[in-house]
Amino acid sequence: MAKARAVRSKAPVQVRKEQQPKTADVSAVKLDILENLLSYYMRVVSVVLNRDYDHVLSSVSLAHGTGKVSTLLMVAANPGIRPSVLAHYVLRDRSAMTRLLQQMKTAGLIIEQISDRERRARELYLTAKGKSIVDKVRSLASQQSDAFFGVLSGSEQKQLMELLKKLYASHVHVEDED
Amino acid sequence: MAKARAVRSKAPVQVRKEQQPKTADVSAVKLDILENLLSYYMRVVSVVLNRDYDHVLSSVSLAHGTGKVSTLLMVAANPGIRPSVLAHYVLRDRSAMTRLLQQMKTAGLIIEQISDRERRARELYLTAKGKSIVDKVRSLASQQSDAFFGVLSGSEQKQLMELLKKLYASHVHVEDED
DNA sequence: TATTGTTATACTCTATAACTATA
DNA sequence: TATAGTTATAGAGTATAACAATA
Repeated sequence: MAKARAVRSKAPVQVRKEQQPKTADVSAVKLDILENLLSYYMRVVSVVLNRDYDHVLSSVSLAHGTGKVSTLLMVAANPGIRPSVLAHYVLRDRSAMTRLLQQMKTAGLIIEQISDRERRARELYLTAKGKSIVDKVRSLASQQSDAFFGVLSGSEQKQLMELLKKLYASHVHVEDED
Repeated sequence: MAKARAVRSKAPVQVRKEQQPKTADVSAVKLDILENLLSYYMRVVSVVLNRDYDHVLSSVSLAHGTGKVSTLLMVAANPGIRPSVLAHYVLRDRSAMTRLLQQMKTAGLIIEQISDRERRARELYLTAKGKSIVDKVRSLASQQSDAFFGVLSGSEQKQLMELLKKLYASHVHVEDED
């Protein structure tokens, strides 16, 4: 990182400055139907959220995507959890999960051992090093989320949480019927 | 695509089946602090939204990310718009924008011509082929969004839109002061 | 034969830097 | 010298398919 960016609780991260053209007007652009498309706002806000998240988490080398932090926290909360169960929650397939776990093993955060009862399976545990950063990761992740959504009032945040949980329940962790 | 997936308006897309482990229980997993973290739900819902979006849009070969559809629609609505202005809205840097535009030029959807007044700049326009798919793209994008967020009531969707627009205004298109 | 996990490939996105052409 | 756009590279994510070990 070339420039150290001071913590700015008011405006966590924006579009990078360099992206703004200097010789063209950016303000008078029509968004076509995107203007009123929920999916558009959802995606764009999410992109910015993820970038901010990566910046904040880079200090514990768990940046780049949601998977690493979720993995660390879920292994912490569920010692012995298996890669395929993790994959289900982290929304990856097993092969992507393998690569992610490989990185975390290389980083010395996680160890695995072969399950006694299911010798195909692996049980995942945090190493001492892994355990030592859990608290910091929890705190960074919470702070980042609070700061990012801090532009909303408390009741608005609660509303948003309810709406997102509803979407989550119907699109992510549906118990499929067939 | 191996299996043709029938259009299911009730449940657009879920975690792929194969991801669900067969010999391990997925239900009793603790999410640690993720359970109450807005950023977690935001990101996860967004991932599922994007996958569904890609599936739906693959029929017009504009799948893989939000950029192509946004680009098509914004060039349609703003003929002569420049790459750097587009990049600002699509949240990419100029080099990523170049590659995206290259694909769309190769696909015959967009042409560019050098600006008269600013010979460094390019002006973007839709080709006839580009214009011919705009309506379909609008309709697919709208339908996908409506279906995905259709699990929410009308007033909930309105709430969500307001909340997302507020986040968008403060994190994405802030006019920076310094 | 089915499942768990691994490896490999191809494509996309991100971030960065170096480059050109214009201003 | 600064800006618009291009090209190239390295790292990570996604999606597949083929594979080994175990059930």
